[in-house]
Amino acid sequence: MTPVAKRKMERRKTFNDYIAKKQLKSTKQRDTIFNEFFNNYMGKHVTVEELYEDIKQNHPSIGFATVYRTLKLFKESGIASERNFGDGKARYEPIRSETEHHHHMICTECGQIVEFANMQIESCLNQVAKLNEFDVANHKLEIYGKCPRCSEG
Amino acid sequence: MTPVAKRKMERRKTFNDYIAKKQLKSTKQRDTIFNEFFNNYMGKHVTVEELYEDIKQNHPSIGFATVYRTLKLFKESGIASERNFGDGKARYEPIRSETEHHHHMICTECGQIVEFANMQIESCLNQVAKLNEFDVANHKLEIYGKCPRCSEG
DNA sequence: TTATTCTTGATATTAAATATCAATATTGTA
DNA sequence: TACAATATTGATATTTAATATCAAGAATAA
Repeated sequence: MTPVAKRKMERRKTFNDYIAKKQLKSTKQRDTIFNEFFNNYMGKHVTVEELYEDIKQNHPSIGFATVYRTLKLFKESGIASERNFGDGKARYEPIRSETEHHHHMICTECGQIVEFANMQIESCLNQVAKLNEFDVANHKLEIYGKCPRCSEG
Repeated sequence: MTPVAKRKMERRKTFNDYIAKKQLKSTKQRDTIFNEFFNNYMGKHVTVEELYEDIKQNHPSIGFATVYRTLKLFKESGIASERNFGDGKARYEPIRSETEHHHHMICTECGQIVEFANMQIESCLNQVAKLNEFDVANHKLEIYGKCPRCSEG
């Protein structure tokens, strides 16, 4: 099995567990949305609207509200994270691993997004939280600026 | 002069310079909003609505749209920063110093916000940006979790 | 199969952000 | 000071994303 496939399977299990724990039901729509999201949007940052438009191609009967609610469910269950890059639209991203946190550099000119991870930042963060006796659930770090191409001019 | 008053004066100069550079006009409304914002909201995170309601007390003729536009102007001119803590409302905060960046820990239970600054994180950030040849304009870091009081239960 | 409970899709509602526009204020210049 | 040019204001309308509503339909457990 490829690493990607394995990852997807792990997320599937997490999601199924969540469904079971919360006494929710598993449905065809949720399956479809899960597959679309994890097959095509790993490492991407998709809006509800975008995912809905995409899914509509092959599954015209799935409604916007279902996509919206399902992405929220993905987030609640811990298999997706919600991002907000300042354009007023929530974006969702499949979570790659339980432990690895990564962050984003966003070009304010062209919108390009570069991901990065940095162990040292993570450990500083946790130290700060510990000092304040804060029980960390998650965190986000965003750097706004100009990418190499846009800062040339 | 108190440090607070000095800070306010510096921001005023920055704002006036911006106004001049962009060929905008200085108005009584902008003065009023500037004073209210810098006198009463240093270290706070105020929404447009909140600031508008506050200002209305003593200046009932100032409209919501003006407060909204003026806060945007403060942000553009670099004397205020916009924050978004996930409740769907933009919040504005007077900038304390040109150089010091601080960040936020937000309690997801009670909404309490703890500010912190960390030199090491700043330097890591700049290093990462440098590696990617990113020209940093600003950045934000938010930690979500439970404050000591809320994590007791 | 049935009863229960959850989900779905269409649509309506809400709320924040932003656009519009006529009336008014500010600014530079004579 | 008066004038012309330009920006601002306040009220209101519009847009848009997020969310609520609800009847009909689907999943689940007994």
